[in-house]
Amino acid sequence: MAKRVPQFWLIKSEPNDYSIDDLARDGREPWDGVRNYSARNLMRDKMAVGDLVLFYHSSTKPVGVVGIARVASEAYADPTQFDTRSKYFDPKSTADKPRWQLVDMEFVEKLPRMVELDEIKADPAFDGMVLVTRGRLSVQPVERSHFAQILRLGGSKTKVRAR
DNA sequence: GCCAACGTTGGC
DNA sequence: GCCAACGTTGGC
Repeated sequence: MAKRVPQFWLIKSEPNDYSIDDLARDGREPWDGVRNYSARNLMRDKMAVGDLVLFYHSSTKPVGVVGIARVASEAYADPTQFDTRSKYFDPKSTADKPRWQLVDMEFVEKLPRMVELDEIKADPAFDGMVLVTRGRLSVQPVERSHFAQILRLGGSKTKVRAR
């Protein structure tokens, strides 16, 4: 089998809901509640264990990248879609044909310094980044160079694997 | 398969 | 709280 090139991602979370500190405490967390087909497809088809992920805080002040996570599992059915008491319950989803998939995320690092959206927008190094152009996706791909630049600005100690 | 209506996201 | 952008739904 051909060796896969590592890929890079960004996930959003409202810190009131689930923050980087929550992930630091939990260590590992099923990334449930994603109810957007393109986001699901990325998790199901494109992510692989070991891929690095930027952790972004949305709907807060200020917004921006606050940490690094790592994909820690293959995709599997999101259990919240079957839970009638969950706000993520989906009546159209069945055990045979689950509609929503997720992966587990594992804590890697909280950035020494948050990288704010303002900075990202202002820096030409980030031209073309999905976060800037089609910002609403809650799971999105990140180019290697953009990922590396975030790590630099955030003072990260995380090492990006060589190709 | 089009597209209008509607719902959600998320920055400001 | 506003509203623009965008995704989803459903009638035709």
